[in-house]
Amino acid sequence: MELTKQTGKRPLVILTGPTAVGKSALSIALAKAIDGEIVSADSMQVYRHMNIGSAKIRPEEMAGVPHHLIDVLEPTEAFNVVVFQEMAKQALAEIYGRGRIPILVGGTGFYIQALLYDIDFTENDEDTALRHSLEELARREGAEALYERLRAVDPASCESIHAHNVKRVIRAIEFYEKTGKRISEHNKEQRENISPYRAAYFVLNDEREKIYQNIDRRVDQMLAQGLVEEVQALREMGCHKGMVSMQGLGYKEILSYLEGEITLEEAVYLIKRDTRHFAKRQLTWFRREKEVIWVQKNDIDQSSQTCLKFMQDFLREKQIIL
RNA sequence: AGGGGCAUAGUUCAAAGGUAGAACAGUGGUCUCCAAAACCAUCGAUGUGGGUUCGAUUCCUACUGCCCCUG
Repeated sequence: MELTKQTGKRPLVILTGPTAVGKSALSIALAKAIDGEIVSADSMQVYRHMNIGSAKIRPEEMAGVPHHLIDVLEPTEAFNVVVFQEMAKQALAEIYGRGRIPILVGGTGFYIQALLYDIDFTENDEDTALRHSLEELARREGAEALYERLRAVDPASCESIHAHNVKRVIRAIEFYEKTGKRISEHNKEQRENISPYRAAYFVLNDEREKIYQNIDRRVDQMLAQGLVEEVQALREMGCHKGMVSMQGLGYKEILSYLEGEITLEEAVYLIKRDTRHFAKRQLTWFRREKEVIWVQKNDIDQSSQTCLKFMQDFLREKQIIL
């Protein structure tokens, strides 16, 4: 315990969990309790004008708790883990400067990992020309041909990447071409990173069935709140399917509807289904992360009070907060 | 009530007198710059009772349920 304090690591509280489990509400209570500021780890809430579909917390719900990385990009701008990492580090520096505690809240496990273990992505910039030419190769000659190309330079990567997963095969080839190093080796190194933070990684969870019910209900609410109109407005702003922002759940499907490709009923079905799949994948991710602290929601008692107390006790006991 | 039709996986559909395929859902997993993305794996069914037959889930029959038409 003393040791962690002496290492001089800074505190970082993480609150995540599958979509629609109730992270936002709990995060506000937690921030108030420990005098924290919230940093969003969410790949869609960074975008302005995307409020309903991204289930973004409304200003009045923030209850005076400062939020970072929400509404900071236009939907036309690209966002990815590297941008996230930079912006999040910046936000943390500011929060520490104020002597407060950052609480990372959001459902994008990959982003959380990137920040928590300070994973190094900076060895090369993305090279869109190279990516496009590799995509072209996959289209013309097939995924297998692309895969063979990877095998030639980095056979170890072929062990862990499936041939059909063109996106990641491309990234692995790209990494080698740009750096002369194998991504399999790079990843192996990065996996050994020790977090520079004195962190508590809370994962809020609930019964699967309840999460799914929440998702269905929330999607219906989004429609009632005007999701279609929101997407229509984005469309009029020039947003289209190719954009990262328009790959968000609820956005791509409504866009298809507005373009006459599917009915509204089909769009709603797809949003619900794909959001369920997403929640499931999130859980798979968190299960695999080491050192996570599961916070089980239990609706028999007044859940948020119980969860809050559990987290506070944990933070004090482990001296994350002093 | 009378006539007709249909009963196959959670759902929508295949197939066949010799032990049933798929899609979607569900479940598990991968993930180190598109991650709300991309990808992999897997569970699971012939409504019930008789009969014909070497053998039926398939043919016959009764029952049950659902749908359509008539009244």
